[in-house]
Amino acid sequence: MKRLDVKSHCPINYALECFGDPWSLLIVRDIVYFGKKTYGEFLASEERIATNVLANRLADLEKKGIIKKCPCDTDKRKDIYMLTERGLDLIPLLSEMALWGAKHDVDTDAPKEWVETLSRDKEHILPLVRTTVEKGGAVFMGPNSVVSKL
Amino acid sequence: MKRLDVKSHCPINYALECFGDPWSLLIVRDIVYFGKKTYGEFLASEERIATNVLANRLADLEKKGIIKKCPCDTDKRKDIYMLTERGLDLIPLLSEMALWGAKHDVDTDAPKEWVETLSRDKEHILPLVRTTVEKGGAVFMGPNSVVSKL
DNA sequence: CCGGATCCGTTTCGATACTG
DNA sequence: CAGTATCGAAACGGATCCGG
Repeated sequence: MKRLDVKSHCPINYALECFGDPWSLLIVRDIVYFGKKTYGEFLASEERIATNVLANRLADLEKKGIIKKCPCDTDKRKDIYMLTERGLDLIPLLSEMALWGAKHDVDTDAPKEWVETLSRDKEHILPLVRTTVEKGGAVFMGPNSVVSKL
Repeated sequence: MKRLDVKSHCPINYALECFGDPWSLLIVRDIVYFGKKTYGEFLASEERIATNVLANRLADLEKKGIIKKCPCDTDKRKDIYMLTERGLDLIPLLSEMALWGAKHDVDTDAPKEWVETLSRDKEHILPLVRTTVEKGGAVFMGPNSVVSKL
């Protein structure tokens, strides 16, 4: 994206450069909200990302230092993708996207309780999300999901 | 973007649907941070958006209820684009993008003072940004800029 | 002049098929 | 299962033209 090679002093530009495409944030979403970790799991998302596009975006995100790829220790064929520190720092941004969507998407079916809790108590919830995701958990899915602890 | 026509219960999807392209958020950024208001001002951005692309995105954003177009009262030839309530509600999201970028973009030149103040005191700054933008001001530019009031 | 609309060459993107 | 190759579709950039 050479568009933003021009330097400008607006601080949001770097985020735009990283996420001004439809797919990159989708992968981060899958990790944070649904605990997905492997190529195959990302591929199974509802949005039907194409195989080459997924491979591209995973490589991009890794190159940008947002995710890291580690060999899976239980299954040698698989790779595990996890958020780096830089990726974990995106959680507040994802949360604001979620709150905005929950408020303005007319036919949202976001869990009301989650949205209300999040907007009321960010200081408490965001660190909880972060530690959960760090350990391989997710917001909505799994036995250690954030929503199950509310 | 039919990709997200599939309904899913993840609350960030709507924001992704609205802003998963390189240009839409750029226009909102120009309004919030630089106080731009007219077609010509948006066109003059560093990123050199093409005329047809800009016209498309302005129409899209208006259709989504994020901006509204009003005739300019001082110059009958021009139109003024302003954020709607829905658009103003994007300010927290933009702020998180800014904070993330300021932290992780290696060669950012974001105003350090602004970033620190924002991260320390969101509860105070975000409403200030909102009222400023509502009145036609901006974060960085103009006599009533937010940074001039810190 | 300002705000677009239209056309067109080029690039990028993405769906599918295929491979190690 | 994790990707690559191919190829058609879509988006983009740039120039130009037009109405007010």
